[in-house]
Amino acid sequence: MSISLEIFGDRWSLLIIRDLMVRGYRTFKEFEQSGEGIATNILADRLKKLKAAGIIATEKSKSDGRKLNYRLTEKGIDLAPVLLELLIWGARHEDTGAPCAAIEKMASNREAVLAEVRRRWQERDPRPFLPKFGTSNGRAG
Amino acid sequence: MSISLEIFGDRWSLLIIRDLMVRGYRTFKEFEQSGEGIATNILADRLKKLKAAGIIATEKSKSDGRKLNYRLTEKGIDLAPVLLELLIWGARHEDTGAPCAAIEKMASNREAVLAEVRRRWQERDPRPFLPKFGTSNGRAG
DNA sequence: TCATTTCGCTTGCAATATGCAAGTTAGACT
DNA sequence: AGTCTAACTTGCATATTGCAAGCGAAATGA
Repeated sequence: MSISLEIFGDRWSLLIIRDLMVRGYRTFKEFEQSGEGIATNILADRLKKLKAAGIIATEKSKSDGRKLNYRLTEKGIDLAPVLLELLIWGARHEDTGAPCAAIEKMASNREAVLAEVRRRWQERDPRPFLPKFGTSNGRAG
Repeated sequence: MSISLEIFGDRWSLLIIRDLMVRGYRTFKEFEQSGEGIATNILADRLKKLKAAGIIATEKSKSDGRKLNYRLTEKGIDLAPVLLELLIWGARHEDTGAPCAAIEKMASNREAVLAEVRRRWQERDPRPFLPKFGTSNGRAG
């Protein structure tokens, strides 16, 4: 487990993975403007490290040559259970701004939720699975 | 979720929680000597922050007045599913040194494993639930 | 075509966090 | 009383982070 924490044992990596997984983010710009307030140099660094760890991969956008699309690998999407448990824990124990009832529903439908997340990943379904649960401080979800 | 990562979004906090949860660690000294190589000032800082976040609590040892026993709170033990999923992910995708067969067994017995972990916490069963899966670099498990 | 904008970064630098070694205090142990 | 041990704290060098600005290539607009 400590080797895992060397990969995403920081404040940003798991947020990037979550944004890829359930918010439908694809590009550098989207992460940058996600409201979490990550600095661009750190973002670039984390994307590089996640790629080196085989958790995400890149492909050039066909419609816009400037854009790089980031995407979770299989190894990356396999983090879905971790993220889901973290989401549930946060909703139960922290004031996340997320609607607890909705999260509890997910908690009692774990397998279905995970199956749906994976299905969307496989089919490249671009719709966000979760909204941003916006709070005033913009850090929930 | 990002508020959760402000609490344990670093390399050490989740390891401390894991050591409390499944390795039966109780004291400062035990964490310090766990082989992960955490510096004492950082350890003190993380214990303070985890306590402030309500994830761990302290009580003075009755047998030895110098010792402080650290213990997970209910909020802390509720992180068990997160840790379990992380353990499973690591065993599947990283070279952790943990015996994959044993971990896969846990993966298919999720609820029983979690119930047992919680039971031991409630009953203050001091036996470690997991061994240290020692590898040469001493960072697996 | 040529200026302007957008995208995905990189650079410089100040602030913060981390790691290492040594020191301190209170409570055992002999 | 003297030594030892547990749980920290302190000082300081190094590493990581955050902030603002800049940069090159590709797109967009006139």
